[in-house]
Amino acid sequence: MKEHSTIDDVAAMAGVAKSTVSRYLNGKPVREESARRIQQAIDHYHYEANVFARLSAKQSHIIGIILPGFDSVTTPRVLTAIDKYLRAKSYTPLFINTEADLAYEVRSIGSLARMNVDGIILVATCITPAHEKAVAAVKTPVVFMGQEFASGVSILDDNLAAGEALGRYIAGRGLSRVGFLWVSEDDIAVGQQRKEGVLRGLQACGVTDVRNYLADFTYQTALSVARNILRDPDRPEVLVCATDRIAYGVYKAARELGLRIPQDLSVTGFGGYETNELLIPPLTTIRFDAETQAVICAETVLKMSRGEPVSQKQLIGYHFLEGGSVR
Amino acid sequence: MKEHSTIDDVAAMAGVAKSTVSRYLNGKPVREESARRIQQAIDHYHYEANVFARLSAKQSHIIGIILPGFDSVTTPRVLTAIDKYLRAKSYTPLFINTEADLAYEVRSIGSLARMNVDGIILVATCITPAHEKAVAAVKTPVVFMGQEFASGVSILDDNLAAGEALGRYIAGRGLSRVGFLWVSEDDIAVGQQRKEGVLRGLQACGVTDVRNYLADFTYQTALSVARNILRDPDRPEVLVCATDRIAYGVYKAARELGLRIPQDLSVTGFGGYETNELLIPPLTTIRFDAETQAVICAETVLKMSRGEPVSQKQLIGYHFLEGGSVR
DNA sequence: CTGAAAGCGCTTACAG
DNA sequence: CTGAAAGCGCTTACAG
Repeated sequence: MKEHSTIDDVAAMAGVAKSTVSRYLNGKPVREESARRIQQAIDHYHYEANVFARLSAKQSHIIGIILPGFDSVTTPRVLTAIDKYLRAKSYTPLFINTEADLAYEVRSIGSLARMNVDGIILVATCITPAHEKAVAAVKTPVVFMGQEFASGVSILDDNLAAGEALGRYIAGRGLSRVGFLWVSEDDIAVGQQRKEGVLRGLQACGVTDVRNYLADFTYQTALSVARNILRDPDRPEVLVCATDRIAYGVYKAARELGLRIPQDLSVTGFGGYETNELLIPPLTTIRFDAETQAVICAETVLKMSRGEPVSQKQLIGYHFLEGGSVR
Repeated sequence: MKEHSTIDDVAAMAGVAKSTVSRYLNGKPVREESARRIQQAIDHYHYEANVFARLSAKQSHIIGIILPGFDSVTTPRVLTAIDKYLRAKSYTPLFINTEADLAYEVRSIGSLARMNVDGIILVATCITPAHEKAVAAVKTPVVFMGQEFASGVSILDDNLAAGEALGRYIAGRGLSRVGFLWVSEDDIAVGQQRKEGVLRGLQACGVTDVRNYLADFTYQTALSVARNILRDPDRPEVLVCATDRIAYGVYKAARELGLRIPQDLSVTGFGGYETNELLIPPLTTIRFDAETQAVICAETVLKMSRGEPVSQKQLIGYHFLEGGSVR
């Protein structure tokens, strides 16, 4: 005896051809009497179709999601939201973790296309010409999340607007000596646009004394860079950090050196992590709505798979969260 | 022209049968000359096999991972480690997110088996009779992670030993009025065994004044329960929390009420989250090695899929992290 | 509305 | 070592 029942078992029990069962499963018209018998057989066998056996189907009902890692503050929220949305539409999500390996990311586009997925969501950190080539080479729709994809569809945080709001706020508090604790410009969305936004906001209010410090996305690097910055008596009045995590490094370094936030040093972040409320004082930061972004990505990729028109570029709004970390 | 090259294209170009290509791909003996020509064709087409087309293969080289959600402190670390291990062995991980829906969890065991996966790792929160039935009904090996599975293979934290160590430490600091801020006993590993361990440690040192308070895994609940506890002047000297997140709630409530940690109140956690170093004072807690657990799970399920013998139960060690939250 | 047949891309005995 | 054929579980034109 086979371990699992197949469409043949159901067909045999219902007394119809398996093609009829297939039609029934896919919501195509079937005589009422057949439907009844098929459903009976399905119930009897606890039958459920093997999603991966639809090799010759036009639609696989599978969406591939390429991500640079599971380990970040927003990724789990994004994945949860995408997963939920897709399952509600009876699509199966297929996650590919690239561990931020760009070459693997590019290859995954091809692999997923070959697996006949109906669409791909790529959570991007950096879009290279190789990405563009890979996307152009497949007919599978691809949406980029988090970074702008010039020759295709992308859904991203409105970093420019959010940064500008933050820049105006900082200037509005009378702070004029500003330090940017930022990530590399390789990251367009965060490394360039987010910073550009803050700069615009500052400049609009006449603040031009700006210094730049390079960090990366890790807490450790932020901590050690912050230590150096803060030891300098001529340090900036406010450290604008590219992410909350970087701001955490500043908090720690400030504490080590006996500097009080915000009296001796102001700090801001980007992220709006839940853990912020544990900080003393709470961090002033910008929060992007990851869930909305995720849902829009999923929605958009499904639309594309049906050939419906979609916007080239969609921007997700932000929330300004005023903590107590700016004097 | 087809969009993707298939095994037929490669076979044609190499001038061999596709069965020969298949053998080559699967590392079975092939004449050197054939191998050379096949590899050439593969390179030419950038061919890569479609993992999901191996419907009639004995081994699919796919491992299913059933998890209750992406959103927890340890899950991303666990997923990253499993993913990495499996890919290194050229297995494809297939993640099923159940959002803690036990019925869906049970059904997923069947779905994955039907998809012909070589093994299943189930990140468990609660094992029901339905789980046991589902596992018994499939020949696919299943390992449970995080909860003990009496009738099968499980890999879990050594909560009993870790709890005991913490209990002895607390008693050793001279604290005698203890409060447990815990989660429901529905969770055997955390709700029962972890607490049992602490109790043993305390009792071994003569501490018996113990009160119990019920919370859950969320920060919000912990916060509101902690507020009530701490308002009582007759409150415990130390709050032993089932997780770090719960301890965070206590920190917050203590701050609101003007209680100093550890002078006015001692607190401990379980978890060893990275964010702990931001707390003032750092939290005294127990850390389990999620990466080790993940790797052992993956290793074990692969062994089982090869029919090799494995232990029924494997316990992961712990690290005691002394912070400054115990007087 | 339905069945027989061919096909999706791969693997697996079975001869040779 | 290799090829022709059958098969995995499903879907899809194509007749009827």
